[in-house]
Amino acid sequence: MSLAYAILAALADRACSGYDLAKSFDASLGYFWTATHQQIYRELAQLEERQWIQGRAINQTDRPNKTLFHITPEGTTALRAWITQPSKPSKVREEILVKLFAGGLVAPAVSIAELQRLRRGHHQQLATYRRLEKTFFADPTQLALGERCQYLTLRNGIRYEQYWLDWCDEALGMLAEA
Amino acid sequence: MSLAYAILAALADRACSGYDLAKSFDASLGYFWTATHQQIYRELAQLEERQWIQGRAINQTDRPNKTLFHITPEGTTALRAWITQPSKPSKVREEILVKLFAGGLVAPAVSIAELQRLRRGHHQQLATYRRLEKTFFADPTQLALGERCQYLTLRNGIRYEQYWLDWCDEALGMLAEA
DNA sequence: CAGAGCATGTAAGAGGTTACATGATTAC
DNA sequence: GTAATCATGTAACCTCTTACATGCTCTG
Repeated sequence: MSLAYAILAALADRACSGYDLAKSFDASLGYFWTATHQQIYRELAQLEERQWIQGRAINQTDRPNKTLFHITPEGTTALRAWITQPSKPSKVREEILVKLFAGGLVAPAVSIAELQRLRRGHHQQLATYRRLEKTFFADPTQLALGERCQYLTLRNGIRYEQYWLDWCDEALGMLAEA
Repeated sequence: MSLAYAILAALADRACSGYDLAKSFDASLGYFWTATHQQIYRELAQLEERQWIQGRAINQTDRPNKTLFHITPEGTTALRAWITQPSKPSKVREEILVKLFAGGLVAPAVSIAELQRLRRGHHQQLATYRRLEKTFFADPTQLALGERCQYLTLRNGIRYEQYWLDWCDEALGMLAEA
């Protein structure tokens, strides 16, 4: 059900085709909610049936035609109602921590190599986020409410990557001793 | 498939009944991998069929009987092989960030109240982790490899809660201005 | 002319959630 | 006697992932 609202949140920002949404879920929104294009197209069909969104066919000559989806007033109302409800605490699912939990079964070098891989990934993602911050949010004090909220989601991403980097360093330090 | 390995990781630590595992997935392991008791019992049946674990019936007079599951040598081998494989990057799913992303649609007070609720939750969880750290890992330099790895998963939890707390404070500060 | 990007789907299967169900013992 | 804890399951449903499928245009 949350995917429906994630799509509504994206469409509240701007009208999108299914393809556009799939790209959004590979970037921006996708930094904290993932979805494949198959999920998206299925959900779009259901949302349109419920009249929370409306599709408009766009004919294009240079590219394949597409359907642009707009959020309807009913959709906006539903999205507002959802936002106002208290959220359930999110469920963490970290495969790497399950592996580390049983790390006593393998040579430390195995865990160390994995932590280094992990560190590289988070380092890269942090660089991406910092670039986005510089480009789109150079002066955070000047942002309107909506932009400010979106900026805060980016700030969350930055802190998230930093937390992983710091932990990787701590873990690598502690495993190096063994 | 990962749930199977999470269960193996728990059983590698000590033999458990389904009920014990369900409790583990509410604590320790559950801090980074969640599962309901229904998932656990289903998976246990499959793991036993594959001979990665073995159940032993324990008759009890004061309580209902139970089945204690032990990991088999084949199970340990499979777990080791899984740990050695590189992990896929984990997928973040943060409902609260989706809501904040569309936070421009509601009054700031709505987002602020939600962030305060969130802050309280993470504050509490951090306190729980700190208590565990004091109780079970008073002297981290003395830990054997296996314990050291488990300690690092707890350290991850502590840093995770701290990251959320810090971000909540930043977000609350930025929304207070609006 | 090959590959990347645009654009949209179907289908099968794996994994996860929620509700229903039972029945004993122990602690307040 | 009421609630909590121990202990284990079935069934239905929803969600998510993976694979397969098509066909056009633009760029190098």
